[in-house]
Order: sequence, then structure tokens, then C-alpha cells
Amino acid sequence: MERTQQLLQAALLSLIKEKEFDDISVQEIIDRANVGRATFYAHYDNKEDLLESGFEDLHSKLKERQSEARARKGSLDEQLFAFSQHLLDHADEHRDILPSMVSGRGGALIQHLLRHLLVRVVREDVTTMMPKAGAVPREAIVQFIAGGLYGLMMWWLSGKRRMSVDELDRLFRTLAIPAVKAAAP
Amino acid sequence: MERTQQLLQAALLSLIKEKEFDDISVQEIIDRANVGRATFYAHYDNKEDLLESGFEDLHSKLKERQSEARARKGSLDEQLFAFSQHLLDHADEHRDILPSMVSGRGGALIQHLLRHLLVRVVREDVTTMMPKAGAVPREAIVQFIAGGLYGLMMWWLSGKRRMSVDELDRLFRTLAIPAVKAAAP
Amino acid sequence: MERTQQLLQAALLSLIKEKEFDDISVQEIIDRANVGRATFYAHYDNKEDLLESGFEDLHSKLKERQSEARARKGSLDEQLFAFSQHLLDHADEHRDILPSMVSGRGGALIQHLLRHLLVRVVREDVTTMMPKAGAVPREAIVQFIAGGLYGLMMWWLSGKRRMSVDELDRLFRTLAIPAVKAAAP
Amino acid sequence: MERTQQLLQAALLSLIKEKEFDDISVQEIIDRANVGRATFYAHYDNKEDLLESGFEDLHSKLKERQSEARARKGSLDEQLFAFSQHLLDHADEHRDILPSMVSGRGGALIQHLLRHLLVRVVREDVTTMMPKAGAVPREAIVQFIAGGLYGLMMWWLSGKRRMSVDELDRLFRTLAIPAVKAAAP
DNA sequence: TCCTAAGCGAGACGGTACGTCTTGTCTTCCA
DNA sequence: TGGAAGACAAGACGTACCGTCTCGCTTAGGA
Repeated sequence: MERTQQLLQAALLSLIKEKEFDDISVQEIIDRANVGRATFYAHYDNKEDLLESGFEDLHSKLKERQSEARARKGSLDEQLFAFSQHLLDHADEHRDILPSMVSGRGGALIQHLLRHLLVRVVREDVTTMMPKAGAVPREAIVQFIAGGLYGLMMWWLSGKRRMSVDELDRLFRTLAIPAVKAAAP
Repeated sequence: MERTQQLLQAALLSLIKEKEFDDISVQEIIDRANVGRATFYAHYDNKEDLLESGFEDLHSKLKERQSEARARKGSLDEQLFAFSQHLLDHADEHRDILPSMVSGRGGALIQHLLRHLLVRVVREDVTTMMPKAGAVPREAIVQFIAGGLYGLMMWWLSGKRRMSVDELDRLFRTLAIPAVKAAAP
Repeated sequence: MERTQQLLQAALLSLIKEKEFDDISVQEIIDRANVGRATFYAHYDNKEDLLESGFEDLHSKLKERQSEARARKGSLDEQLFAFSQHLLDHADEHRDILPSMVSGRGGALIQHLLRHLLVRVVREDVTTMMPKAGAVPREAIVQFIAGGLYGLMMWWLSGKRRMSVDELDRLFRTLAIPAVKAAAP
Repeated sequence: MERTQQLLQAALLSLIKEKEFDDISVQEIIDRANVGRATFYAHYDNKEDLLESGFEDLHSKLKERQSEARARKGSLDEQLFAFSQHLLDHADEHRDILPSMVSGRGGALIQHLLRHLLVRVVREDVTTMMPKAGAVPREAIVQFIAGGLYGLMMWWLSGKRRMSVDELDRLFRTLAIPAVKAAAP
């Protein structure tokens, strides 16, 4: 990745920890990244585009780990949703982005992108693990599970009570695996 | 509800079918509603506030129907998530808002509000039907189910293939009820 | 004249005494005038337009005095170029704009506008005083005299040696009146 | 003169016939000249500098012809302003630059440079022909005559009616020589 | 013949101003 | 007296251009 793009990504990330995404201006981003305005627009269409590209990078990283996990042996239940550990770890690390996400005003886009990311990751998992469709369309399962996981994550991250990554992972599997089994026996 | 507020709500609704929420300016809303600028700001803080108030109204309506449904006898499975029919009906009616929602740019806030609405509705249901918490925190179930329903709805509404309200309702229950049962036996 | 326009005119005038016209940004003008950016552009196309409007106002004022002067009796020589006194007085008052005019960079436009102003004023005078054209086209006389006056003024204003308005006026008439007489006997 | 400088001069000249000077960007100049950006700035400070250098070259050329003309015998009236023929010829050749000069916006700088050129040329002439100052300061005469000539030229060049170089030259002398005589008998 | 150095094209970059747009406040004026 | 009309200050937006800078490529002269 280019130096400039890294600088911009980092600047946005650091700003997002301070205020809502909508309240961040392009000027602030480029000031913090020490980058010219034109340069910013040479790389990204607007700040939304910059944010999106960050999620894109995360997606690539997750996808990679996913294949690695699948390469390792294990029971079906273990292989299913093997990405969740890495994902939740990552989320845990970036907990301080949370304030920017809870509010509907500035966080809406971030939430949308996160959900979109989850859908794609879950889809890749479900597609691989359950090659043939059952009574319930596979995409319906994907959307349900991804949505459920998203709900859990938002609740977990914004919860006052501290819950470990493992605990949440277990919760997720407790809820998700029966749903999958019921839909595709 | 006041005449002015109705005019504004209607104007926004009609505009939302034409373009994304973010691309709608206050000026356009008040022009279409034949309302003065100052009057708009007398009733709402900003256009987000106006949008939110629409969801608030919807919530009240759903809540009402929910209690009615619960008053009627029926199996536990029938009583659980009894709101889904009404909700999906409503969504089906407003299918034309969809284009405004799929895009991340302008639809993010609408999506956020819809999800928030679902969480509250599901929470009311789960709280009533399952008074005591089990191994899985009740709120986790709520968030998982609401998120899953949200995912299903987005998929259903934007799907090319036309699927009836009943069909989707059945899908939802197939996926959700096993999850709940697994979490709170 | 509107309050806003006056504020903007005054702000520009005051800035022009500090730096060259080209180095003044719209932002500086509106800051000093305590006016919003949009308001500026509602009244003027750009800063050049604002500058031009100032010269337009000056032209109106000069034209008025010109008719008054012509109403009074006097020899032909006295009536010819009767505006010069007022004009030079005005220029003398705004001597501090000079630094902005000498440089070719920022002053070019101001000089152009001043010359244009002189042409119009001289034309009105010559047209009135010499109704019928001679061997030399009347417009040629106008352009020659206006250009000459312009040259004299620039020299006078930027001259180190202080010369009174009256002295310059006499110089101008010494040079201009023979030229006119030679062209239109 | 270096090849690069010639290319740049030519590019600017050709562009100036198409649009106003202010609307020409450095990028356009170097594109047309097939020259790198850095190379441009190695030779000139900015596009104004490039334009100015063109006038500088013209000045040298005129000065040369001026001395030649003075070397030839002739009446005083013939020797005075002997440069005018060559100057007007040159202007006539470059008539197509005119549109760029009439507008105040982009033409202001060109006009300024032209006037500056005329002042210098006239000054050299007057200084040589009238060594001792009279009642009217010699510089005042220079400025008046140069300004007048400038006015005449602008009128001539932008006039719809086609007038020959000789005709204009005669007009100029008709107006200028009496003025000089009146000032310095 | 090789090698260094200068001159140049290409173009990325930080910076700045532009003119447009929308926001939320405030004032005016009409019904 | 309430609300439509709209003027306004504030400020972000995306675009355009500037002048600086760093790359390689080319080309010519000296070793």
C-alpha cells in the first residue's frame, strides 16, 4: 500500500476515536496526514470512500485467515464460523472506535460497512461449509447469521459489563449453530 | 398530529422514493411541503430528526398491535414474535423506499433506525415471553434475533425474486425459534 | 446602496491599501466585512466584479459633477475638461491605493478600470463640447486625451516630488488643449 | 535564444489568440510546448514572467530600429517619434491578440506591459530630441504622449473600421506634435 | 568506449483559493 | 399572531492551479 494512503487511513482512524465520522472534515484528515487536498482526492472520492477502503483492507485480511483456519482439521462445528475469533479480536482492539458507532448520526455509515463486511465473511463460510441448499435458501441463512452476529457485536462492544472475546464467541456459536442446523439439517 | 408535521413527513417520504436521504436538502423538503424554513426548525431539529420521528410513529403502531396479539390465546410459538406479520406487511407496503436503503451512502441512517426499531420490538417480545434469564443473557438473544431479522428483511426487500410475506415470516421463525430455544431451554 | 455592498466595498478598499489586489482573497474581504461567503457571491460574481462596481460608482459621481460644471458659465477653455479638478482631487485623496497600482501583477486590473473610466468621462466631455467631427475622428481625440491624462496621473501619483492638484491640472490643460485645437480647429 | 524558451514563447502566443491570458494555465503552456513543468520554472518565475519576457524582446527590437531611424537625416518632425511606423506595423501583425486585450479580466496585464513599453520607447525619443527641460517637466510630456499613443492604438486595433497604419500614424502625429510644441517651445 | 553530468519529460505532491452548496438563525411582512 | 419568504454568517465541499520536488531517460563531452 502506498505511503500516502497509509497516512490517510491512519489519520482517519485516529480522528474517528475523537469524534463522530460525520463531524470529521476532509481538511482535518489531510492536516493530520500532512497531505495536500488534491492528493487526497487523487486517491479517494471523498471521506466515505476512504472509510470504505479501510473496511476493504480488513476484509482481505479476514479472508486470508479464514482459509488458513479451514486448512486445519477439526470438527464441523469447529470449522464453521472459524473466523469469529480473529474478527472479535480485531473488534476488541479497536473498541475505542465505538463512541463513533453508537450514535446514529455519524456512525450509521460505519455500521453499514461493518454489517456488509460480516455478510461477506459469513457468506464465504456458509458457502464453503454447506455446498448444497436445503429448504431454507442459503442466502437467507447468511443474512440471518450475519445480522445476528452484528447485533451481538454492537451489544458486546457498547456494554458496560466487560465480557471476554471467548465468552462472546461462545454465545454466538450457541445461538448461531442451532439456527443453521434447523435450517439445513 | 399537527397538519404541518404531516405535511413534512409526507414530503420527506415522497422525496425518499426519488433519491437518497443524504441528497435531500431541507430546502427541498419545505418546498414540497409548502412550509417556511423557520416552521420546519420549530418542529424538528434537522432532517434526521424528522426521519427519526417517522420511525417513532411506526414503533408506537407496532407496539399496539403487539399487545393485541398477545391478548389472543395461542401456543407459545405462536405468541412469540407475533409482531412479525404486521411488521413485514408494513415493510412490503413501503418497498419503494428500498433504493434509498441499499446504498451505504444515504441509506445508512435509515438502516440504523430500522435496526433500532427491530431491537426494541424484539426486546419487548422477548422480555414478556421469557421473564427469567438463562445461561445466555436475555439481551444477547434480543440483539441476535433482531439483527437476524434485520438481515433477512434487507435481503428479502432487495431480492429480485418475489417472496410473499408469509414465506419470509416462516423463514424467520424457522431460524429464530431454535436459536431462542437453544439459549433458554 | 445596500448595507452589505457598502461593507464589502469598504473592506476591499481598506485591504487594497495594504496589499496588491491579486493577493487579496475573497475570504479576507468577507472576513473584514463580516459577511458570509454566500452573501458575497449573491451580490458579486467575484472580487473583480466588486472592484469594478466601485469604479462604476465613482463614474456616476463624476458624471453628476460634470453636468453641474457645464451649467455654470465660462470660456470654452474653462468648460472643456471641467471634470479634471474633481477627478484629480479624488485621486489625491486615495493616493494610498497607489502601491497597489504600480505593480503590474496586482495593479493591472485597477489600471485598466481607471483608464476605462477616464475614457468615458473624456468622451462625454468631448462629445458635448465638440458636436461636429473634424478631420480627426472624435473618438481618436477622446482616446488620445484620456490616455494622456491617464499617463499623467500615474506619473503624478507615483512621483516622489509632491505636486499640487492645481499644478497637474494646468499641465494637463497645457498639453491637451493644443492637441484638441490642432485636431478640430 | 534557447530552444526551450522559444517553444514556450510560441506556445503562449498561440494560446493567447485562443483565450484570455488569465484563463491560460501553466499546464496548457507546457503541454503545447512539449516541455516539462520543472523546465518551465527553470526558465521563468511564472506565466507573467514569460509574458513579460516577450515584451522585453520586442522592446530591444524597437530600440534598435529607433537608433537606425535617428541616424538617417530628416526634419525634426520627421525624426520625432520615428519609431511609430515600426511599432504600428508590429501591432498590426499581431492584431489577433486583440480579443485577449480588450477584456479587463485577462488583458489587464498585457495592456500594462504594452503601456510600459510605449513609455520607455517614447522616453528614449523625447530625451534624445529635447535635451533640455522647459516649463513642462519632460517626463510629464513623455507620459502624456505615451498614454495618448496607447489610447489611440487600443482604439485602432479594436475598431471595426479598418484604418491603415499610415493613417493612424498621421493621426498620432497630428495630435502629439502640437502638444509637444506647446509644452516645449 | 565508457561514464559522468546536465537537461529535460513526466508527474506526484503540499498548499491555497475558488465558487457552490447547505445548514440553522433571524428578520420582515403578509393574512 | 403565526407562518411563508428569504437574507444571512458559517463553513465544508470538490475542483483547479500553483510552484516544488523527485524520479528516470536521454544525450553529449571528457577520460
